[in-house]
Amino acid sequence: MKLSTKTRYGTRILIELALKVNQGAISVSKISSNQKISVKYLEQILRTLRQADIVKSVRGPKGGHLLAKDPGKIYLGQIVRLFEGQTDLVTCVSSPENCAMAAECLVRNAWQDATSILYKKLDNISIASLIKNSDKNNKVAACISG
Amino acid sequence: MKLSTKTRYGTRILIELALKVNQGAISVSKISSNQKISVKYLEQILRTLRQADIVKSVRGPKGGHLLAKDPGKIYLGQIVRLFEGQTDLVTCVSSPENCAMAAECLVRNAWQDATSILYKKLDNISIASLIKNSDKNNKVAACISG
DNA sequence: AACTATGTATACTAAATTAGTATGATAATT
DNA sequence: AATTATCATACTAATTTAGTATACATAGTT
Repeated sequence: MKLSTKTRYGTRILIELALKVNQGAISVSKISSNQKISVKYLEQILRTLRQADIVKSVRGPKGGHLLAKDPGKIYLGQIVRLFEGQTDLVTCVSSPENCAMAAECLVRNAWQDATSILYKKLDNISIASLIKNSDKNNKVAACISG
Repeated sequence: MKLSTKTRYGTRILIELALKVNQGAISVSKISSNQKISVKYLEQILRTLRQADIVKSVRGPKGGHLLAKDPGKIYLGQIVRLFEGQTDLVTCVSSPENCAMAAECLVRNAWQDATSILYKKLDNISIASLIKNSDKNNKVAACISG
């Protein structure tokens, strides 16, 4: 029940890109040193984000990554689904023949309800709103810099 | 983001015990064959449930396990917390010195909000309510029998 | 055209977690 | 005392997550 590093790193990356939205493409190596994430691992995460059209990339010298959409339209729900994969929980509901124990399915229905409430909340929190909150609390400068 | 087998098995066990609440102690071997869970693994799960005072046990011949409390007062939230351990998510909020990146903490605050919504829901679903729903839908008999 | 700084893709390895097994004890009933 | 059950700990196996390595593609610069 805890978030994977990919989800957490992915979110941090998006926050960094959102803060630097008017600085053009940000290189992987810069993000790597700012976020203390290895270049190669970062590339994997960025690829996932790019394939989901959350981020776009520019190749060659002076290349890098930038947001593909308004940070007000990127929601934690999307990021979590992207990296955690919600499908596992659904299979039992959509295809009950996999479920030897109907009693367990009942619990899964309940779990499903709870999950949808969780995602409803996450789908309401945008990257932009996180940044706005950080402005209020003076929390950004010390961390994402460079 | 998916539930461990211990959480799922634990819930199934509690449902079985709730359904047989007037049949005295149910032996591990019976639960094992009904639920298709190995005796030894089951014992671990039952020990956790017993230490949390959700279940009580009777030793010796004719011994077994029974609910230690009203199935209407056993909630999924408690079971999930017991087996998943929610603490990991909280440490960063309660002790910010562990958190090198304040930006991530911001996200964790948001995650925390979402988590509390999830548990609020789970804390509202009792074992008794699951059984009531199963009665309505004729879902029990085929699965938890014997 | 060659060079170099960048991103892209896949395959592999290591660490951590989860799931399950094995062994041996303890307690209570008959 | 024998039997039938739970209790506790240690170990092993499988899976997942996290991270590394290698090779390649692209675009700008000289």
